[in-house]
Amino acid sequence: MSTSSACFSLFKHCKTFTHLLQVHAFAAKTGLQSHPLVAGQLLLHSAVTLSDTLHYALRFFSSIPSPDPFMFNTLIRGFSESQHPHQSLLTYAQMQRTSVPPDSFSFAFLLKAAANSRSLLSGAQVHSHVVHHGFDEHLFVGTTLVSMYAECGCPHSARQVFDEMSQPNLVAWNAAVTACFRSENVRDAEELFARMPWKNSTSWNVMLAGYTKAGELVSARRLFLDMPFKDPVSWSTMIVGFASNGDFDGAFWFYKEMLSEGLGPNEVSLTGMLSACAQAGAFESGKALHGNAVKSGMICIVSVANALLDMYARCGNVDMAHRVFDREMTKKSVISWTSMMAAFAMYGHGDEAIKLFCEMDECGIKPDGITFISLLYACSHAGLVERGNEYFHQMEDKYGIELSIEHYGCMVDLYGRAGLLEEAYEFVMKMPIKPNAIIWRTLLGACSIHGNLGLAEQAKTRLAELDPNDSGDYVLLSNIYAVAGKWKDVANVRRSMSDRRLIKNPGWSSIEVDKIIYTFVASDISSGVKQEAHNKLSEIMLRLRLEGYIAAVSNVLHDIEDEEKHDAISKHSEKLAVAFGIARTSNGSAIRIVKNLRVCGDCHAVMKMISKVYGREIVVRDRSIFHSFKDGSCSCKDYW
DNA sequence: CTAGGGTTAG
Repeated sequence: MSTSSACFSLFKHCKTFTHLLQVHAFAAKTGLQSHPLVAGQLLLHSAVTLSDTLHYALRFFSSIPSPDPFMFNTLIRGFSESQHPHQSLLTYAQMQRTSVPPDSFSFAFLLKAAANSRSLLSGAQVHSHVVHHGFDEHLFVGTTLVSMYAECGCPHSARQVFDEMSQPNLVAWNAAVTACFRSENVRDAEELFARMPWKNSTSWNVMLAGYTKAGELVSARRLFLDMPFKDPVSWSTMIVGFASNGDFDGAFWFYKEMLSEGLGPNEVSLTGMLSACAQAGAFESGKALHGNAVKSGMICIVSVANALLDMYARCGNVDMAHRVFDREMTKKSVISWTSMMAAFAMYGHGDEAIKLFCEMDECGIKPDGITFISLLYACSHAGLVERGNEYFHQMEDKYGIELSIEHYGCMVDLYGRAGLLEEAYEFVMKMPIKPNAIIWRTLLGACSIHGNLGLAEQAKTRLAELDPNDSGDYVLLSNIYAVAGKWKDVANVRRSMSDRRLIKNPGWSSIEVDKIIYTFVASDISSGVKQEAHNKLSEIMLRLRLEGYIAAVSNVLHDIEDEEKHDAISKHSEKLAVAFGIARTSNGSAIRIVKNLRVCGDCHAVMKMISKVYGREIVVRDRSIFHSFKDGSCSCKDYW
């Protein structure tokens, strides 16, 4: 074996940057680093295989007197997968200046760079170079062109490139189908799928993934059942697809079905199931999956451990989430740190979240935009206005992270929640991006917490222009009027709601008992289980009234008679779920509930009383935070 | 020595 091929295989086994440095040092000492093959491998590993070592590749590249096409391609590829895909084009420009001829690989990577930066302009530019260099008939390049145009939001060009391909193979057909789904053109995807000259299981999986991403679960299930051969990806796609659409029962069904077919979970289906449990608040089922992950060794996979952490956090067990973070993660990614921060934030432990952020900083982990959303959210829920303000300004100055509309939204929430409504409004007026509906909705929410009618009306005016059909906004506004006792205005809001045929987003609450999830909707007594919950609730409310409870009647939508108001709020889904939990679980055990909307003020008061009168800890996850009710008070300190 | 289509956490 020659020394250069020995060096070659040494690179192949490089797993860490330190290892790479050692091999590089060896290559330098023996003079092999000037060998094109060796230099190429060094570049490949630093620019592509290892992460966060692109700077090293770049420095080495600039020391090479005349790089060959492989080296240029590798650098273009490295940039295309980096945070700055645009740099690929600059490398290509350098390639042209030094008269190194581009090949099909160069164009494939350049198109990938355009796709990753969602830049139609550079994509089209590269396309013209593809044609100029005569690669437009190349199968790989053509397929990448189809994907690029789809990613860049140009479905017509994607389709045109595909239609002009003289001999599209299976991969090209699959790419064309995916392109249709990307532009939400489900019918075209179906038409292409029907016309495909051959199909293997990947083609079916493309359809399954497309259907689930379009929310067409019925079509996905039907096609899945019709599939001649289901591979592990097919099962994972169904589980993840149903879980991400909030259909937990569906995800569980496919999971059980998969197991009964003799197929074990892989890391993707396991992650999907953990996410289903997280959303549903299925603590017991999630814990069982934890055991599974440990036994199979999949706990070592970062994505699995992250999903596990998130599951515990969303199932109301921040301590277990922290345990996973501290003891079970050999590797931590930005997502691990961010998830843990988000977990602390959800429980109102703003200080813990901030402490974690500082620790992360010291470990040299670079936060990204989503890390800051969690951090600002933590400050907001802990009422740390100054701290949040500081971090907001550091984002660009210190960390070089681009501010997005979500970050501005966090700031509006930060000010608004703290009752600084004027500051919040001023902030909105001064922000450099045009405020969207979510910004105004956040402000409206703050007005609802602090009872500011004038500003609420202004926010509603903006919302009427930006997103007039969100039923939640009408409900918020009518509640603000109701609190102020302005029943005429409540009636007006209600009328405009019905004129637009808007229906109040139905609130539901779920509770897990013996690994079964029971979901309750207000005023629904269609099943025996629900009747049971209603009966228990009546009994509880009677006892609470004896203890001095008076309903907060302003928390209902309209100006109905007082007695009816009592009736409407007494049947809120979270109350039914708690009643069911008290009926079905043993004395003294904690009751965990998930609610899709925010907890209303009356339910909040009732939960506090139940926790005291019945001696139960009640953990309620609403759409944004956790409430832990214990002995008559709540962890949110009535700040939510 | 490199590439195109399907499933993965915040």
